Amino acid sequence: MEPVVHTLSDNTFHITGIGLFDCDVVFDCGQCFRWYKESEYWIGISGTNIARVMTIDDGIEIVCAPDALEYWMHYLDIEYDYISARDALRGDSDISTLVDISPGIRFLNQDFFECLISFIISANNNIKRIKSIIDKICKTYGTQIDGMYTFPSASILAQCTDSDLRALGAGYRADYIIETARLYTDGYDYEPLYTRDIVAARAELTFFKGVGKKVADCVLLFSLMRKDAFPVDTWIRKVMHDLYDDTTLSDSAIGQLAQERFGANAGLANQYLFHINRTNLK
DNA sequence: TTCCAGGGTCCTA
DNA sequence: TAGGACCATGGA
Repeated sequence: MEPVVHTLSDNTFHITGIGLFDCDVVFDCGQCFRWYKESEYWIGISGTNIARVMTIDDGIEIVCAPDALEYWMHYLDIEYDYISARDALRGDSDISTLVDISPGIRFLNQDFFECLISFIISANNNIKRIKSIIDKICKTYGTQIDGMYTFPSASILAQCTDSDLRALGAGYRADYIIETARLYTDGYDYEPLYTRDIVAARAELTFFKGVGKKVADCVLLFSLMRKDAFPVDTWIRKVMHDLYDDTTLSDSAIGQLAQERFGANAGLANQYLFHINRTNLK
């Protein structure tokens, strides 16, 4: 089934034929930190584009500038066949029930640099506080557009001092943000990461300061469409230890087991395990 | 007061 | 290569 775009007005579109897109889950499951809900719409900004998104039958309603629709189609990962991916996961006895509990989980293709910095901030942190720190950084160093703030450019963050970012709550991650921004502005090209072997892609990202295997996998999964990535955080570690009845499994071993078991759908399996357990929906 | 959070770095054995 | 101390901060 192919996505179908219905134009309702000059800035309102319905996209159908994509199965369930559960906005309440997609925008609040820990993959992004800057979307908020107002009435029935979720509102977000990426680059200089602003969109309002709402779940409808078999798809979404999106309100945005008409020339930004293609941008948002990519950002919202409309072209990916989640219906087939979910069907594949239903063949796994431990995941099948989770798919039915929350079938509308999907991924976003976020801006690479924003995603990279956001997950550096996520290290040993909680989602509420991550959102707070990113919000302060955007309000301090971003540009205001229609009441919202852009994510600051790498060149702006590269000029910050350690104390600048510590004052916004970044703590010891301030230096990681600055060093990563400086390296990025030197001319980093992330395009090869779309197709590179997952192990090599992960290793390359860990070259950035403050980026380990877990953060690298988050960036690959949440901004570069790498659905074979499997981030291992504290929640996933607990779930996998429980699943395999082995609390001695290392993070590397967990990642290896996930790759072998879920393959190209490892990321989606990861998100089901993370979301269902974190929100205690079992 | 202690533990914990979508962990990473650095040092040591 | 593996394990452990340390790192900021605020909510539970």
